[in-house]
Amino acid sequence: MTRAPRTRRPAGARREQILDVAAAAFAVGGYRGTSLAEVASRVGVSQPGLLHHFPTKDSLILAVLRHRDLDDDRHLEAHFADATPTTRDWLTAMGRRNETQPELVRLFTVTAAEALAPEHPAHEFFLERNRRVRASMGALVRRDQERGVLAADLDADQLAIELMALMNGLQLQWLRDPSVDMCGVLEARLDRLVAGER
Amino acid sequence: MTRAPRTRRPAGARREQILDVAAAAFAVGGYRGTSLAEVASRVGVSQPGLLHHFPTKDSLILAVLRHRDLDDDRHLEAHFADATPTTRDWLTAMGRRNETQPELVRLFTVTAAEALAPEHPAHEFFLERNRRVRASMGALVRRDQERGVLAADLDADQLAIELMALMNGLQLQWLRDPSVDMCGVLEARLDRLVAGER
DNA sequence: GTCTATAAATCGATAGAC
DNA sequence: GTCTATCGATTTATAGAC
Repeated sequence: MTRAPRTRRPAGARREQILDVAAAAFAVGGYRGTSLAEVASRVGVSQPGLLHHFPTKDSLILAVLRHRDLDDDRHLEAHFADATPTTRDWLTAMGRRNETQPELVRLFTVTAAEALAPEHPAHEFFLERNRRVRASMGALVRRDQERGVLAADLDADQLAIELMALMNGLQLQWLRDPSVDMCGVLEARLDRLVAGER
Repeated sequence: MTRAPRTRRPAGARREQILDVAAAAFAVGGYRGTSLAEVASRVGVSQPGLLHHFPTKDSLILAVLRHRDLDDDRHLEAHFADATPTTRDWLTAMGRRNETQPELVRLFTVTAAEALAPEHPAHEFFLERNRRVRASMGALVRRDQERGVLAADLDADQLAIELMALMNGLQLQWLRDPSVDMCGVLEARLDRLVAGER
């Protein structure tokens, strides 16, 4: 029962590989439209072989979502290091990064809509994620207001919801039609918002 | 071969009933998460009995989407009769109407994301619908600009994309959390847009 | 850690009687 | 127009050998 503090292994390359392959598959078919056999085949293992690393399909998609979410958070926070970016800079950076990885955007767009169903394995995940993103976006707006970057008479919570909606809606249109200038529309809105024009 | 011009029948109450029940089911589970057996059971008919009215599952969901889409178009156009509403009035009316029928909003939100997959039966439907809505929204904006309701220096096509994105994104958040004031956020944005404030 | 074999359930669709 | 019966394919998950 006594255990020496083991060095935490990188959980094995297999596990990482499965998460990558599964992310690509779920991004297209969502949870319901993706079979374990399909993921296993692309990984190069049998379907029970896949279930050795993730005991159920539910655990697999949750691991994929959490992994990608953490990865993205880390990237954006590293991008700004210790700086305190404005709402505009934060969202601009997020948009530019998203434009380079349509697969990630698609994973979250497809799965988030699917997960509106209460019995969906990622239903609670998206509820919690939504609350978290909304809160941090509201905090960004309020900080801008205190610094005089954004007008003080704006409702910070309403604006946070509006900007999240804009991001998500632009992503959907961009995924459907890649000729949509996602970043252009986003930045045009942000510029006018900061300028207090319209 | 000669046919007297037959009076177009209402296609039977059964058909309408099936479309209603199927819309409710697809709104929750999308195409992939809804079985014909489930729809048939709620209609009160056997699964082959259901397939008598719609020969395939694909034909059923397409019929549901087209039916609801036409219905909604007709309602909105009737609401404004022969008037030429502004972009703001049009979107406000759309938002208010949507707020009264979450099931319809959910049907299109869930199915649209699912249909990003090229092999989805409604993939082309949403491609075409997206083009159509974007074009008519752009036309609304341009008309407002000609009438001096909206600033002439705005890019009409960009603004059309932004407003569509805002609508879709707000719907997603509102479906996930009904406490989100979808119409409040939308109308706040529209008011400031028309006022040319920010 | 990975496999084969298989259980157990569900799915869309068809055949054919009434 | 609706049914029963059924086909054939697919799905998640388990048992158990190696």
